[in-house]
Amino acid sequence: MAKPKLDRKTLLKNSLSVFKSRGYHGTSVNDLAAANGLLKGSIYHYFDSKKSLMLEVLIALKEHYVAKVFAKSYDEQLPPYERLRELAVRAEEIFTFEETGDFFVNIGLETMNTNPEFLAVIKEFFRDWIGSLQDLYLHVLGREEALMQAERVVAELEGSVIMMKLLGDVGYLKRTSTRVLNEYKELEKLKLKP
Amino acid sequence: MAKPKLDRKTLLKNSLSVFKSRGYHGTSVNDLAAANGLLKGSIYHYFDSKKSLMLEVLIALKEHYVAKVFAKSYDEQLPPYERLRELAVRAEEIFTFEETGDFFVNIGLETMNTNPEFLAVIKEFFRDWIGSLQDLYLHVLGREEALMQAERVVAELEGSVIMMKLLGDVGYLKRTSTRVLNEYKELEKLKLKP
Amino acid sequence: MAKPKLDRKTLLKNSLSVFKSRGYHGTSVNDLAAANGLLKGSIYHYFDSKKSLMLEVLIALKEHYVAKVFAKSYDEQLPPYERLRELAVRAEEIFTFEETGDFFVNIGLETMNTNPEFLAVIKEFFRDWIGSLQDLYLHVLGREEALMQAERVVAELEGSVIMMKLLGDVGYLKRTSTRVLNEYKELEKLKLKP
Amino acid sequence: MAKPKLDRKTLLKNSLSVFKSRGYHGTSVNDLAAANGLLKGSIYHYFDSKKSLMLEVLIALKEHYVAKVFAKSYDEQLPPYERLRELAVRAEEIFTFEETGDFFVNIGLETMNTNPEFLAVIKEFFRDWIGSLQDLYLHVLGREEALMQAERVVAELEGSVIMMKLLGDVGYLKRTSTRVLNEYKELEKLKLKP
DNA sequence: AATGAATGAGAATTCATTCAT
DNA sequence: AATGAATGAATTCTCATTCAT
Repeated sequence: MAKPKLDRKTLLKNSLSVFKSRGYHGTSVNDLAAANGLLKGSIYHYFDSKKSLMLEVLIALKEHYVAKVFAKSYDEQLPPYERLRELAVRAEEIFTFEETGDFFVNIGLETMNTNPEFLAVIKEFFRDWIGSLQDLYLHVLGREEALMQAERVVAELEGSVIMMKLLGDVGYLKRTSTRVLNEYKELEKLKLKP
Repeated sequence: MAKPKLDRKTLLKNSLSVFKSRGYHGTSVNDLAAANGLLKGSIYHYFDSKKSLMLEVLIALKEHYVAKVFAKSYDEQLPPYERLRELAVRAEEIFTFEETGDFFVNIGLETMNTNPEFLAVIKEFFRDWIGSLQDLYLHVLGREEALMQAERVVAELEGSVIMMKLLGDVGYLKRTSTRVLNEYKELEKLKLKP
Repeated sequence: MAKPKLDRKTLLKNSLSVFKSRGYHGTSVNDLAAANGLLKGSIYHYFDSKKSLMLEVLIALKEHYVAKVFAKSYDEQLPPYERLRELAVRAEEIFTFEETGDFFVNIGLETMNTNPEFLAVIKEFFRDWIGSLQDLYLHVLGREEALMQAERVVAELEGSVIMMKLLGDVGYLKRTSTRVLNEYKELEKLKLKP
Repeated sequence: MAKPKLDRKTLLKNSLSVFKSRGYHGTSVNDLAAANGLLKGSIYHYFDSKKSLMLEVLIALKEHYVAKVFAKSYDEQLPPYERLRELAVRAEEIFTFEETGDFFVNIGLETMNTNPEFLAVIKEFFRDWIGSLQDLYLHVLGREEALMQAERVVAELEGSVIMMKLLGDVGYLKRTSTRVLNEYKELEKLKLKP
C-alpha cells in the first residue's frame, strides 16, 4: 500500500497550515500526518522529529519571504516609493489572506523558552525584513535613522497584525501600511527641499 | 511544613509567574502546584481545572491593570500629558521588568484556537487600555481620530515589546514610548495655535 | 481509585522477576506495571524511568547478596571450610531455585553496549563476590594466588550456571560446587603438612 | 552503486557482526540492511524475517566451528595434547579477537524465553564442542569422566570469557586455557605410570 | 533485485484529573 | 486542607513488515 509520492514542498505547506492554526505544542504528530494523508508513523519517513519538521517549515517560509517579498526592495526597475508600496501590498495580502505573517511571532513567542533552535531562524527573518526596509529608507534618511525607522515599521506592522488577530478588527493593518507609505512620501519631500 | 494559608491573591500571583515563563500548554499542573508549595493533587482544592485557573489569572491581571494603571488616564489631578507620561513609565516598567505586559498577547496567540474562552478577557484588557488612551487623546483630537491614535499606540507598544523579546534588543520600547510622548506634545501645540 | 499502597520492596521484587524472565529490552513498562497490579502510567509514580527502575533493582539485589550471602565469608563463628560450604549451598539454592544468580550476567551482557550505567553495579557485585571468596582462600593460599583462585571459582560457577540454563542440565552446578569444596579441603591438607 | 552480488556468505558475515555488537533485540532490520549496503526493504529479498536471518546466522556460525575448529580434535596427524593445544589457541583467538565465542551464550541468554527456536542451534553448538573435547579426554580418561571433564572445560572457558567481558580483565581466559592444558598433561602422565 | 513509501502495532513517557485517607 | 496513589488518554517515536514500481 504505497505510492502517492508526497513531495517535500507540499508536505511543508500542509504542515505549515496545521502549525499555523494550532501552534507548535498544540499540533500533534498525528495532526501533521493526517494533514498529509498519512498515518502517524509514516511522517517519520520524511522527518526525524516534530522539531526538525518545524525547523524546516520555518526555514522554507523564511526563504520564501526573502526571495519573493523582501527582494522587491532591491528592484532597481522601480523608484523606491513604488518598491515600498509593493512591499506593503504584499504584506497586507500575506497577513490578511495567507495568515502567515504573524507565524514567526506566534511560534517565536510560544517556543522561545522551550525550543531556542527555532529562534535563530525567526531572528533571521526579522533581520532580513528590517534590512530590506532599511535599504529603502537609505534613499531618504541617514544610515542610523534608516535602521531605526525600518525597525519601527516592522514593529508597528507586527503590532497591528497581532491586534487585528486578537481583536478581530481588520482595519489596523490597512491604516498602518497607509500611514507608513504617507510618511515615506513626506520624507522624500523633505529631502528634495531641505 | 508551614501552612501559610495560601490566600487567593498569592496563589494567582504565583501561578501567573509560572504561566508567564512557560506559556499555557507548557505549564503543567505540577508546576503550578509546586510554585505554590503544594503537591499536584492539592491544587484542585482551589480550582476546578487548569483552564479555570488560567481564566482567573487573566481576569485578576486585567483588573489589576484597570485599577492601577489605566486609572491614571482619568486622574484629574494631573494635566493630560503628565498622565500619559505616567502611563508610559508604568508600561515600560511592566514590560521590561515584570515581563507581564505581553502576557495577554502571548497567551492570546497561543490559545486563540484551542481555548477561545480566554480571548474574551484578553479583548477586554485591550479595549480598556485603548479606552483609557483614547480618553487622553480626546484632549487634543476628535473622537474618531483619538480612537485610531489610541489603537495605534497600543499596537506600536505591543509590536515593540515583541520585537524586543524576539530580537533581544531593549531599545525598541524606550524609543517607542519616547516617540509617543513627543507626538502628544506636538498635538497639544497644534491644538493651541491652529 | 487509589489505596493499595505498594511498598518499594515488593515493587522491586515483582519487577526483578519480570526482568529475569524477559530481559531488559524484552520487558515493557506495561509488563512491569502489570506485574505490580498497576496500569502503565502509574509506575511512573514510583520511578523516573524504566532505566532507573532497573538500576534500583540491580542495586537492591547486589546489596541483598552482600548482606545475606557474601557476609558468610567473614563469619568468625565458623571454620573457613564451613563458611565456603555455606556459601556454596546458598549459591546453589540461588542459582537453581531463585534463578537469580545469573541475572547479573544476563543483564550485563545484554545491556553492556546500550546501558553502561548498569555495568558499574554488576562489576561491584562480582568484585564483592570475588573479594569474599578471596578472603576464604587466604586461609590456605598466598594473597596473589587466593585472588586468582577466587576469580577462577566465580568464573567456573557462572560458566556452570550458564551451561545449566542453556543446556537444561541441572548437574553442572552441583558438580562444580562439589569440586570447589573438595579442592579447598586438599589445599587445607597441603597447608598443614607441607 | 557497485552491485557486489551480495553472496549469502558475506551477507551472513555482515549480519553476524551487527548482531554481535548490538544483540538480537538491539539490532534493527535497518541496521542489518545498512551493514549490507542495502536499504531496509531490500533485505527481505534475502530473508523472510529478522528471526529467520538470525537463525541462519547461528547455523552458519555453528557449522563453521564444527568444520574449522572442533575438527581439530579428530586430526589423527597430531598427538592428542597437540590437538587440544590447537583448540585452545584457536579458542583464545576467537574469544579475544573475533569476539565471537560468547555469541552463542549472549544470544542464548537474551532470547531463551522469547525465541526458543534459536536455542536448538545453540545447544547443538555446545554439544559438538563438548563432544570434540570428550574425544580428546578419552585418551586419558574413561567415558563418563571424559564427558564430565569436557563439560567442565567448556563451562570454565565460557565463564572466563564472560568475566573477561564484564570485568574488562583480559587475563581470565589465558589463565584458564593454560590450566586446562597443564591438567591434560598431568592426566597423560598419570595414565602412563599408574 | 532494489527501492522507498506506507503501515500499524507497540514502545516509553507525560499529564490533567479523581479520590480515599 | 493536603496528600499521594492511581488512572487513562494522549504524545512522540521505533520498528518489522509489505508491496507497487
